[in-house]
Amino acid sequence: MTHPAAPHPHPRTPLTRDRILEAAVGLADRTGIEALTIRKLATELDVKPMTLYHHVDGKEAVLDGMIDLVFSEIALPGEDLAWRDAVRGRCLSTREVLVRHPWSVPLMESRRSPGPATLRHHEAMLACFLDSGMSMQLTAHAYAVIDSYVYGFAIQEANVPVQGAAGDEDVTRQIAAQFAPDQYPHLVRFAAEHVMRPGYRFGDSFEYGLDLLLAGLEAAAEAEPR
Amino acid sequence: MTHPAAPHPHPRTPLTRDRILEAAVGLADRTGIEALTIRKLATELDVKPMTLYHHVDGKEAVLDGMIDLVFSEIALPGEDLAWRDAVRGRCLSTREVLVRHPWSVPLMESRRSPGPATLRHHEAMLACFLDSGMSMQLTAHAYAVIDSYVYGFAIQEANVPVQGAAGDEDVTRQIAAQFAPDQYPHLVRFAAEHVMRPGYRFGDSFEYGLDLLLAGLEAAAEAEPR
DNA sequence: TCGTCATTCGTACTTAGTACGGTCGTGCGA
DNA sequence: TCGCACGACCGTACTAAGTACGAATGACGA
Repeated sequence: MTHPAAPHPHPRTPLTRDRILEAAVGLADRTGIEALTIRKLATELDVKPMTLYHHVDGKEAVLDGMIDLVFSEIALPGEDLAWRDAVRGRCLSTREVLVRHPWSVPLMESRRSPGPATLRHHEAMLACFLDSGMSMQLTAHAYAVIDSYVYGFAIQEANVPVQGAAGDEDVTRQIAAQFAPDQYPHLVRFAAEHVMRPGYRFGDSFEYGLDLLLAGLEAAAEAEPR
Repeated sequence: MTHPAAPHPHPRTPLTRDRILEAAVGLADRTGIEALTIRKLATELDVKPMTLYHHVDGKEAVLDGMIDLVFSEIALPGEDLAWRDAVRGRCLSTREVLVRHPWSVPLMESRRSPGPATLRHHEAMLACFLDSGMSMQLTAHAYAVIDSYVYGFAIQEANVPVQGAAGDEDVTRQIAAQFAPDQYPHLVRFAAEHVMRPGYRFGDSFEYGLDLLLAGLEAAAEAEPR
Protein backbone atom coordinates (compact mmCIF):
# COMPACT_ATOMS: atom_id res chain seq x y z
CA MET A 1 0.00 0.00 0.00
CA THR A 2 1.70 3.19 -1.08
CA HIS A 3 -0.77 5.74 0.16
CA PRO A 4 -2.60 5.34 3.43
CA ALA A 5 -5.44 7.32 1.87
CA ALA A 6 -5.79 4.89 -1.02
CA PRO A 7 -7.50 1.89 0.40
CA HIS A 8 -9.02 0.66 -2.81
CA PRO A 9 -7.46 -0.48 -6.03
CA HIS A 10 -9.58 2.14 -7.83
CA PRO A 11 -8.33 5.50 -6.57
CA ARG A 12 -8.78 7.12 -9.94
CA THR A 13 -10.57 10.40 -10.50
CA PRO A 14 -13.86 9.46 -12.02
CA LEU A 15 -13.92 9.79 -15.77
CA THR A 16 -16.24 12.42 -17.15
CA ARG A 17 -17.13 13.65 -20.57
CA ASP A 18 -15.30 16.89 -19.84
CA ARG A 19 -12.10 15.20 -18.76
CA ILE A 20 -12.19 13.10 -21.91
CA LEU A 21 -12.67 16.11 -24.15
CA GLU A 22 -9.90 18.08 -22.47
CA ALA A 23 -7.51 15.18 -22.83
CA ALA A 24 -8.53 14.79 -26.45
CA VAL A 25 -7.86 18.44 -27.25
CA GLY A 26 -4.50 18.26 -25.51
CA LEU A 27 -3.56 15.13 -27.36
CA ALA A 28 -4.59 16.64 -30.69
CA ASP A 29 -2.55 19.75 -29.93
CA ARG A 30 0.50 17.69 -29.18
CA THR A 31 0.32 14.89 -31.72
CA GLY A 32 -2.08 16.08 -34.40
CA ILE A 33 -5.64 15.11 -35.11
CA GLU A 34 -4.83 12.08 -37.24
CA ALA A 35 -2.93 10.55 -34.33
CA LEU A 36 -5.92 10.97 -32.06
CA THR A 37 -7.34 7.49 -31.65
CA ILE A 38 -9.72 6.18 -29.06
CA ARG A 39 -7.02 3.80 -27.91
CA LYS A 40 -4.40 6.51 -27.41
CA LEU A 41 -6.95 8.70 -25.73
CA ALA A 42 -7.78 5.90 -23.35
CA THR A 43 -4.10 5.30 -22.59
CA GLU A 44 -3.68 9.01 -21.93
CA LEU A 45 -6.50 8.82 -19.40
CA ASP A 46 -5.15 5.64 -17.87
CA VAL A 47 -8.18 3.68 -18.83
CA LYS A 48 -9.15 0.98 -21.28
CA PRO A 49 -10.67 1.99 -24.63
CA MET A 50 -14.17 0.75 -24.04
CA THR A 51 -14.47 2.71 -20.84
CA LEU A 52 -14.74 5.91 -22.83
CA TYR A 53 -17.93 4.69 -24.43
CA HIS A 54 -19.82 5.06 -21.18
CA HIS A 55 -19.28 8.80 -21.30
CA VAL A 56 -19.26 9.68 -24.98
CA ASP A 57 -21.18 8.28 -27.90
CA GLY A 58 -18.26 7.37 -30.06
CA LYS A 59 -15.41 9.05 -31.85
CA GLU A 60 -17.64 11.37 -33.81
CA ALA A 61 -19.15 12.69 -30.61
CA VAL A 62 -15.67 13.23 -29.22
CA LEU A 63 -14.80 15.33 -32.25
CA ASP A 64 -18.02 17.33 -31.89
CA GLY A 65 -17.22 17.97 -28.26
CA MET A 66 -13.66 19.01 -29.03
CA ILE A 67 -14.87 21.59 -31.51
CA ASP A 68 -17.28 23.05 -29.03
CA LEU A 69 -14.48 23.20 -26.48
CA VAL A 70 -12.35 25.13 -28.93
CA PHE A 71 -15.24 27.48 -29.61
CA SER A 72 -15.60 28.12 -25.93
CA GLU A 73 -12.05 29.51 -25.88
CA ILE A 74 -12.93 32.21 -28.40
CA ALA A 75 -13.83 35.55 -26.87
CA LEU A 76 -17.38 36.61 -27.61
CA PRO A 77 -17.77 39.99 -29.30
CA GLY A 78 -17.89 42.73 -26.68
CA GLU A 79 -21.44 43.85 -26.11
CA ASP A 80 -20.63 47.44 -25.25
CA LEU A 81 -18.63 48.14 -28.39
CA ALA A 82 -19.56 49.42 -31.81
CA TRP A 83 -20.23 46.45 -34.07
CA ARG A 84 -17.06 46.95 -36.01
CA ASP A 85 -14.84 46.84 -32.95
CA ALA A 86 -16.75 44.00 -31.40
CA VAL A 87 -16.54 41.87 -34.52
CA ARG A 88 -12.90 42.78 -35.02
CA GLY A 89 -12.06 41.65 -31.52
CA ARG A 90 -13.82 38.37 -31.94
CA CYS A 91 -12.03 37.71 -35.19
CA LEU A 92 -8.64 38.36 -33.67
CA SER A 93 -9.50 36.04 -30.83
CA THR A 94 -10.73 33.41 -33.26
CA ARG A 95 -7.50 33.44 -35.17
CA GLU A 96 -5.48 33.22 -31.99
CA VAL A 97 -7.43 30.21 -30.80
CA LEU A 98 -7.29 28.49 -34.17
CA VAL A 99 -3.54 28.94 -34.29
CA ARG A 100 -3.40 27.22 -30.93
CA HIS A 101 -5.53 24.34 -32.21
CA PRO A 102 -4.65 24.07 -35.89
CA TRP A 103 -6.29 20.69 -36.25
CA SER A 104 -9.66 22.18 -35.48
CA VAL A 105 -10.09 24.29 -38.60
CA PRO A 106 -10.88 21.59 -41.11
CA LEU A 107 -12.99 19.78 -38.55
CA MET A 108 -14.90 22.85 -37.47
CA GLU A 109 -16.78 23.26 -40.68
CA SER A 110 -17.44 19.63 -41.29
CA ARG A 111 -19.20 18.89 -38.02
CA ARG A 112 -22.93 18.78 -38.24
CA SER A 113 -24.12 19.22 -34.64
CA PRO A 114 -23.11 22.55 -33.16
CA GLY A 115 -22.63 22.59 -29.40
CA PRO A 116 -23.79 25.30 -27.01
CA ALA A 117 -20.59 27.36 -27.22
CA THR A 118 -20.88 27.35 -30.98
CA LEU A 119 -24.47 28.49 -30.89
CA ARG A 120 -23.67 31.20 -28.36
CA HIS A 121 -21.16 32.57 -30.84
CA HIS A 122 -23.53 32.66 -33.74
CA GLU A 123 -26.07 34.37 -31.53
CA ALA A 124 -23.60 37.02 -30.34
CA MET A 125 -22.32 37.76 -33.82
CA LEU A 126 -25.79 38.13 -35.25
CA ALA A 127 -26.71 40.39 -32.36
CA CYS A 128 -23.78 42.65 -33.22
CA PHE A 129 -24.91 43.12 -36.76
CA LEU A 130 -28.64 43.24 -36.30
CA ASP A 131 -28.65 45.47 -33.22
CA SER A 132 -26.53 47.99 -35.07
CA GLY A 133 -29.39 48.44 -37.47
CA MET A 134 -28.09 46.39 -40.36
CA SER A 135 -30.65 44.79 -42.62
CA MET A 136 -31.07 41.04 -42.63
CA GLN A 137 -29.63 40.96 -46.10
CA LEU A 138 -26.50 42.87 -45.18
CA THR A 139 -26.13 40.87 -41.98
CA ALA A 140 -26.17 37.66 -43.93
CA HIS A 141 -23.52 38.95 -46.26
CA ALA A 142 -21.41 40.35 -43.47
CA TYR A 143 -21.46 37.21 -41.40
CA ALA A 144 -20.79 34.87 -44.32
CA VAL A 145 -18.02 37.03 -45.66
CA ILE A 146 -16.25 37.59 -42.38
CA ASP A 147 -16.37 34.01 -41.24
CA SER A 148 -15.21 32.82 -44.63
CA TYR A 149 -12.23 35.05 -44.38
CA VAL A 150 -11.35 34.14 -40.81
CA TYR A 151 -11.66 30.40 -41.33
CA GLY A 152 -9.94 30.55 -44.67
CA PHE A 153 -7.05 32.45 -43.23
CA ALA A 154 -6.80 30.08 -40.31
CA ILE A 155 -6.81 27.05 -42.54
CA GLN A 156 -3.98 28.46 -44.59
CA GLU A 157 -2.05 29.55 -41.56
CA ALA A 158 -2.45 26.14 -39.99
CA ASN A 159 -0.47 24.73 -42.86
CA VAL A 160 2.42 27.11 -42.85
CA PRO A 161 4.74 24.74 -41.00
CA VAL A 162 6.07 27.19 -38.45
CA GLN A 163 4.88 30.63 -37.50
CA GLY A 164 7.95 32.36 -38.86
CA ALA A 165 10.27 32.75 -41.77
CA ALA A 166 11.96 29.40 -41.22
CA GLY A 167 8.91 27.32 -42.03
CA ASP A 168 7.95 29.24 -45.10
CA GLU A 169 11.46 28.94 -46.32
CA ASP A 170 11.26 25.17 -46.09
CA VAL A 171 8.14 24.94 -48.14
CA THR A 172 9.38 27.35 -50.71
CA ARG A 173 12.71 25.64 -51.04
CA GLN A 174 10.94 22.34 -51.49
CA ILE A 175 8.78 23.75 -54.25
CA ALA A 176 11.68 25.45 -55.93
CA ALA A 177 13.83 22.35 -55.75
CA GLN A 178 11.14 20.07 -57.09
CA PHE A 179 10.66 21.83 -60.38
CA ALA A 180 12.48 23.88 -62.96
CA PRO A 181 12.76 27.35 -61.46
CA ASP A 182 12.42 29.06 -64.81
CA GLN A 183 9.02 27.48 -65.22
CA TYR A 184 7.68 29.49 -62.30
CA PRO A 185 9.58 32.78 -62.46
CA HIS A 186 7.19 34.91 -60.45
CA LEU A 187 6.84 32.23 -57.84
CA VAL A 188 10.57 31.93 -57.45
CA ARG A 189 11.11 35.66 -57.40
CA PHE A 190 8.31 36.15 -54.90
CA ALA A 191 9.76 33.50 -52.67
CA ALA A 192 13.33 34.69 -52.86
CA GLU A 193 12.67 38.39 -52.57
CA HIS A 194 9.81 38.40 -50.13
CA VAL A 195 8.72 35.24 -48.40
CA MET A 196 12.17 34.03 -47.51
CA ARG A 197 13.30 37.41 -46.25
CA PRO A 198 13.70 37.60 -42.49
CA GLY A 199 10.79 39.37 -40.93
CA TYR A 200 8.16 38.05 -43.30
CA ARG A 201 5.21 36.50 -41.55
CA PHE A 202 2.19 35.13 -43.32
CA GLY A 203 0.05 36.06 -40.35
CA ASP A 204 0.70 39.76 -40.89
CA SER A 205 -1.82 39.73 -43.69
CA PHE A 206 -4.64 38.79 -41.36
CA GLU A 207 -5.48 42.21 -39.97
CA TYR A 208 -4.92 43.78 -43.35
CA GLY A 209 -7.64 41.74 -44.99
CA LEU A 210 -9.93 41.86 -42.01
CA ASP A 211 -9.86 45.65 -41.97
CA LEU A 212 -10.48 45.72 -45.69
CA LEU A 213 -13.64 43.72 -45.17
CA LEU A 214 -14.78 45.64 -42.13
CA ALA A 215 -14.29 48.97 -43.89
CA GLY A 216 -16.28 47.79 -46.86
CA LEU A 217 -19.08 46.46 -44.69
CA GLU A 218 -19.19 49.64 -42.65
CA ALA A 219 -19.54 51.72 -45.77
CA ALA A 220 -22.33 49.46 -46.93
CA ALA A 221 -24.07 49.71 -43.56
CA GLU A 222 -23.92 53.50 -43.62
CA ALA A 223 -25.30 53.59 -47.10
CA GLU A 224 -28.36 51.57 -46.13
CA PRO A 225 -31.64 53.43 -45.76
CA ARG A 226 -32.84 53.81 -42.18
CA MET B 1 -17.58 -10.56 -73.88
CA THR B 2 -18.25 -7.00 -74.89
CA HIS B 3 -15.49 -6.56 -77.44
CA PRO B 4 -14.69 -9.16 -80.10
CA ALA B 5 -11.10 -7.93 -79.91
CA ALA B 6 -10.58 -9.28 -76.41
CA PRO B 7 -9.07 -12.71 -76.82
CA HIS B 8 -7.37 -13.01 -73.45
CA PRO B 9 -8.71 -13.30 -69.95
CA HIS B 10 -7.05 -9.92 -69.33
CA PRO B 11 -8.93 -7.57 -71.64
CA ARG B 12 -8.71 -4.75 -69.15
CA THR B 13 -7.50 -1.30 -70.05
CA PRO B 14 -4.16 -1.07 -68.40
CA LEU B 15 -4.28 0.67 -65.09
CA THR B 16 -2.51 4.00 -64.93
CA ARG B 17 -1.96 6.61 -62.30
CA ASP B 18 -4.31 8.92 -64.17
CA ARG B 19 -7.12 6.40 -64.39
CA ILE B 20 -6.79 5.75 -60.68
CA LEU B 21 -6.94 9.43 -59.82
CA GLU B 22 -9.94 10.05 -62.03
CA ALA B 23 -11.79 7.16 -60.48
CA ALA B 24 -10.86 8.39 -57.04
CA VAL B 25 -12.21 11.87 -57.70
CA GLY B 26 -15.39 10.41 -59.11
CA LEU B 27 -15.84 8.15 -56.14
CA ALA B 28 -15.23 10.99 -53.71
CA ASP B 29 -17.76 13.14 -55.55
CA ARG B 30 -20.37 10.42 -55.34
CA THR B 31 -19.79 8.94 -51.90
CA GLY B 32 -17.75 11.46 -49.97
CA ILE B 33 -14.12 11.50 -49.09
CA GLU B 34 -14.44 9.44 -45.93
CA ALA B 35 -15.93 6.60 -47.94
CA LEU B 36 -12.98 6.64 -50.30
CA THR B 37 -10.95 3.59 -49.38
CA ILE B 38 -8.29 1.83 -51.31
CA ARG B 39 -10.47 -1.25 -51.39
CA LYS B 40 -13.51 0.55 -52.79
CA LEU B 41 -11.32 2.33 -55.30
CA ALA B 42 -9.93 -1.00 -56.42
CA THR B 43 -13.41 -2.47 -56.76
CA GLU B 44 -14.45 0.55 -58.80
CA LEU B 45 -11.55 -0.09 -61.16
CA ASP B 46 -12.27 -3.80 -61.27
CA VAL B 47 -8.96 -4.66 -59.77
CA LYS B 48 -7.65 -5.98 -56.47
CA PRO B 49 -6.48 -3.52 -53.82
CA MET B 50 -2.78 -4.24 -54.00
CA THR B 51 -2.70 -3.66 -57.72
CA LEU B 52 -3.07 0.04 -57.13
CA TYR B 53 0.22 0.08 -55.32
CA HIS B 54 2.08 -0.55 -58.56
CA HIS B 55 0.95 2.83 -59.84
CA VAL B 56 0.67 5.05 -56.80
CA ASP B 57 2.69 5.28 -53.64
CA GLY B 58 -0.12 4.78 -51.18
CA LYS B 59 -3.27 6.49 -50.08
CA GLU B 60 -1.57 9.77 -49.24
CA ALA B 61 -0.18 9.99 -52.76
CA VAL B 62 -3.66 9.33 -54.13
CA LEU B 63 -5.01 12.23 -52.13
CA ASP B 64 -2.20 14.49 -53.34
CA GLY B 65 -2.95 13.53 -56.91
CA MET B 66 -6.67 14.10 -56.48
CA ILE B 67 -6.05 17.63 -55.24
CA ASP B 68 -3.87 18.43 -58.19
CA LEU B 69 -6.53 17.06 -60.49
CA VAL B 70 -9.08 19.37 -58.92
CA PHE B 71 -6.70 22.28 -59.30
CA SER B 72 -6.33 21.50 -62.95
CA GLU B 73 -10.07 22.08 -63.40
CA ILE B 74 -9.82 25.65 -62.17
CA ALA B 75 -9.49 28.24 -64.90
CA LEU B 76 -6.24 30.14 -64.77
CA PRO B 77 -6.54 33.92 -64.55
CA GLY B 78 -6.84 35.40 -68.02
CA GLU B 79 -3.56 36.87 -69.13
CA ASP B 80 -5.00 39.61 -71.27
CA LEU B 81 -7.22 41.10 -68.60
CA ALA B 82 -6.66 43.74 -65.98
CA TRP B 83 -5.55 42.05 -62.77
CA ARG B 84 -8.82 42.67 -61.04
CA ASP B 85 -10.87 40.98 -63.74
CA ALA B 86 -8.38 38.16 -64.13
CA VAL B 87 -8.33 37.42 -60.43
CA ARG B 88 -12.07 37.74 -60.18
CA GLY B 89 -12.53 35.21 -62.93
CA ARG B 90 -10.20 32.75 -61.33
CA CYS B 91 -12.00 33.08 -58.01
CA LEU B 92 -15.39 32.45 -59.56
CA SER B 93 -13.99 29.40 -61.29
CA THR B 94 -12.39 28.21 -58.08
CA ARG B 95 -15.64 28.39 -56.22
CA GLU B 96 -17.46 26.58 -58.98
CA VAL B 97 -14.93 23.76 -58.99
CA LEU B 98 -14.89 23.49 -55.22
CA VAL B 99 -18.66 23.25 -55.15
CA ARG B 100 -18.35 20.35 -57.56
CA HIS B 101 -15.77 18.66 -55.34
CA PRO B 102 -16.74 19.69 -51.84
CA TRP B 103 -14.51 17.09 -50.22
CA SER B 104 -11.45 18.75 -51.62
CA VAL B 105 -11.52 21.92 -49.60
CA PRO B 106 -10.36 20.60 -46.26
CA LEU B 107 -7.85 18.37 -48.00
CA MET B 108 -6.50 21.06 -50.24
CA GLU B 109 -4.87 23.02 -47.51
CA SER B 110 -3.59 20.09 -45.55
CA ARG B 111 -1.59 18.50 -48.37
CA ARG B 112 2.10 19.19 -48.25
CA SER B 113 3.33 18.43 -51.76
CA PRO B 114 1.80 20.66 -54.41
CA GLY B 115 1.49 19.15 -57.87
CA PRO B 116 2.19 20.88 -61.16
CA ALA B 117 -1.34 22.24 -61.64
CA THR B 118 -1.20 23.73 -58.19
CA LEU B 119 2.12 25.41 -58.86
CA ARG B 120 0.93 26.73 -62.19
CA HIS B 121 -1.91 28.45 -60.36
CA HIS B 122 0.30 30.10 -57.83
CA GLU B 123 2.54 31.24 -60.62
CA ALA B 124 -0.30 32.71 -62.65
CA MET B 125 -1.84 34.50 -59.68
CA LEU B 126 1.43 36.04 -58.64
CA ALA B 127 2.03 37.13 -62.21
CA CYS B 128 -1.32 38.96 -62.18
CA PHE B 129 -0.42 40.95 -59.15
CA LEU B 130 3.24 41.60 -59.78
CA ASP B 131 2.95 42.40 -63.47
CA SER B 132 0.31 45.00 -62.68
CA GLY B 133 2.95 46.87 -60.73
CA MET B 134 1.93 45.91 -57.22
CA SER B 135 4.67 45.82 -54.63
CA MET B 136 5.79 42.50 -53.16
CA GLN B 137 4.25 43.52 -49.90
CA LEU B 138 0.86 44.29 -51.35
CA THR B 139 0.98 41.20 -53.53
CA ALA B 140 1.56 39.05 -50.48
CA HIS B 141 -1.39 40.63 -48.74
CA ALA B 142 -3.60 40.42 -51.77
CA TYR B 143 -2.89 36.78 -52.45
CA ALA B 144 -3.21 35.69 -48.85
CA VAL B 145 -6.41 37.64 -48.34
CA ILE B 146 -8.12 36.53 -51.51
CA ASP B 147 -7.29 32.88 -51.17
CA SER B 148 -8.32 32.90 -47.55
CA TYR B 149 -11.67 34.26 -48.54
CA VAL B 150 -12.22 31.90 -51.42
CA TYR B 151 -11.24 28.78 -49.50
CA GLY B 152 -13.10 29.89 -46.42
CA PHE B 153 -16.24 30.50 -48.39
CA ALA B 154 -15.92 27.19 -50.14
CA ILE B 155 -15.43 25.32 -46.93
CA GLN B 156 -18.56 26.86 -45.47
CA GLU B 157 -20.54 26.31 -48.62
CA ALA B 158 -19.46 22.70 -48.75
CA ASN B 159 -21.23 22.18 -45.46
CA VAL B 160 -24.51 23.77 -46.29
CA PRO B 161 -26.28 20.47 -46.96
CA VAL B 162 -27.96 21.46 -50.19
CA GLN B 163 -27.41 24.43 -52.46
CA GLY B 164 -30.75 25.95 -51.72
CA ALA B 165 -33.22 27.00 -49.13
CA ALA B 166 -34.24 23.46 -48.25
CA GLY B 167 -30.92 22.44 -46.77
CA ASP B 168 -30.43 25.56 -44.74
CA GLU B 169 -33.86 25.09 -43.38
CA ASP B 170 -32.97 21.64 -42.14
CA VAL B 171 -29.92 22.80 -40.29
CA THR B 172 -31.68 25.74 -38.82
CA ARG B 173 -34.64 23.70 -37.72
CA GLN B 174 -32.33 21.23 -36.09
CA ILE B 175 -30.56 23.98 -34.21
CA ALA B 176 -33.77 25.62 -33.20
CA ALA B 177 -35.29 22.37 -32.07
CA GLN B 178 -32.29 21.31 -30.06
CA PHE B 179 -32.27 24.28 -27.72
CA ALA B 180 -34.54 26.78 -26.07
CA PRO B 181 -35.39 29.27 -28.82
CA ASP B 182 -35.49 32.19 -26.40
CA GLN B 183 -31.87 31.56 -25.57
CA TYR B 184 -30.84 32.47 -29.09
CA PRO B 185 -33.34 35.13 -30.14
CA HIS B 186 -31.29 36.73 -32.92
CA LEU B 187 -30.36 33.36 -34.31
CA VAL B 188 -33.96 32.25 -34.40
CA ARG B 189 -35.18 35.51 -35.86
CA PHE B 190 -32.44 35.49 -38.48
CA ALA B 191 -33.28 31.96 -39.43
CA ALA B 192 -37.00 32.44 -39.58
CA GLU B 193 -37.04 35.82 -41.31
CA HIS B 194 -34.15 35.39 -43.69
CA VAL B 195 -32.43 32.06 -44.10
CA MET B 196 -35.57 29.99 -44.33
CA ARG B 197 -37.23 32.37 -46.75
CA PRO B 198 -37.53 31.02 -50.25
CA GLY B 199 -34.90 32.51 -52.50
CA TYR B 200 -32.20 32.74 -49.90
CA ARG B 201 -28.94 31.20 -51.03
CA PHE B 202 -25.80 31.21 -49.00
CA GLY B 203 -23.75 31.32 -52.17
CA ASP B 204 -25.10 34.75 -53.07
CA SER B 205 -22.72 36.27 -50.57
CA PHE B 206 -19.70 35.06 -52.47
CA GLU B 207 -19.46 37.74 -55.10
CA TYR B 208 -20.44 40.37 -52.58
CA GLY B 209 -17.43 39.69 -50.38
CA LEU B 210 -15.11 39.07 -53.28
CA ASP B 211 -15.88 42.44 -54.77
CA LEU B 212 -15.42 44.07 -51.39
CA LEU B 213 -11.92 42.66 -51.22
CA LEU B 214 -11.05 43.44 -54.81
CA ALA B 215 -12.22 47.03 -54.47
CA GLY B 216 -10.15 47.49 -51.34
CA LEU B 217 -7.09 45.97 -52.93
CA GLU B 218 -7.49 48.06 -56.04
CA ALA B 219 -7.65 51.22 -53.99
CA ALA B 220 -4.53 50.15 -52.16
CA ALA B 221 -2.74 49.41 -55.42
CA GLU B 222 -3.60 52.81 -56.84
CA ALA B 223 -2.39 54.51 -53.70
CA GLU B 224 1.00 52.86 -53.94
CA PRO B 225 3.88 55.01 -55.14
CA ARG B 226 5.16 54.21 -58.58
C1' DT C 1 -26.18 -8.69 4.70
C1' DC C 2 -27.63 -8.63 0.17
C1' DG C 3 -29.09 -7.03 -4.17
C1' DT C 4 -28.80 -3.26 -7.54
C1' DC C 5 -26.48 -0.34 -10.45
C1' DA C 6 -22.87 2.34 -12.44
C1' DT C 7 -18.26 1.95 -13.90
C1' DT C 8 -14.70 -0.42 -15.81
C1' DC C 9 -12.59 -3.99 -18.38
C1' DG C 10 -11.53 -8.40 -21.50
C1' DT C 11 -12.46 -10.34 -25.66
C1' DA C 12 -13.40 -10.30 -30.18
C1' DC C 13 -15.42 -8.78 -34.60
C1' DT C 14 -15.07 -5.55 -38.50
C1' DT C 15 -13.00 -2.36 -41.68
C1' DA C 16 -8.95 -0.43 -43.64
C1' DG C 17 -4.00 0.22 -45.21
C1' DT C 18 -0.41 -2.21 -46.99
C1' DA C 19 3.97 -5.60 -46.83
C1' DC C 20 5.41 -9.84 -49.01
C1' DG C 21 5.75 -13.18 -52.23
C1' DG C 22 3.56 -15.83 -56.01
C1' DT C 23 1.51 -16.18 -60.85
C1' DC C 24 0.97 -15.30 -65.49
C1' DG C 25 1.24 -13.19 -69.98
C1' DT C 26 4.36 -10.48 -73.02
C1' DG C 27 8.39 -9.40 -75.46
C1' DC C 28 13.36 -9.79 -76.21
C1' DG C 29 17.76 -12.19 -77.06
C1' DA C 30 20.03 -16.51 -78.54
C1' DT D 1 11.58 -21.03 -82.33
C1' DC D 2 12.58 -21.36 -77.51
C1' DG D 3 13.24 -19.90 -73.11
C1' DC D 4 13.60 -16.51 -69.85
C1' DA D 5 13.23 -12.19 -67.50
C1' DC D 6 10.19 -8.63 -66.35
C1' DG D 7 6.29 -6.19 -65.17
C1' DA D 8 1.35 -6.20 -64.11
C1' DC D 9 -1.68 -8.28 -61.21
C1' DC D 10 -3.42 -10.89 -57.25
C1' DG D 11 -3.81 -13.95 -52.64
C1' DT D 12 -2.69 -13.95 -48.13
C1' DA D 13 -1.98 -11.99 -44.05
C1' DC D 14 -0.38 -8.61 -40.60
C1' DT D 15 -1.37 -4.31 -38.14
C1' DA D 16 -4.06 -0.48 -36.48
C1' DA D 17 -8.33 1.28 -35.17
C1' DG D 18 -13.49 1.66 -33.90
C1' DT D 19 -16.63 -0.51 -31.21
C1' DA D 20 -20.38 -4.39 -29.83
C1' DC D 21 -21.13 -7.64 -26.10
C1' DG D 22 -21.09 -9.40 -21.79
C1' DA D 23 -18.45 -10.19 -17.40
C1' DA D 24 -16.24 -8.37 -13.23
C1' DT D 25 -15.94 -5.19 -9.64
C1' DG D 26 -16.96 -1.96 -6.24
C1' DA D 27 -20.23 1.58 -3.94
C1' DC D 28 -24.43 2.27 -1.84
C1' DG D 29 -29.06 1.89 -0.18
C1' DA D 30 -32.76 -1.41 1.74
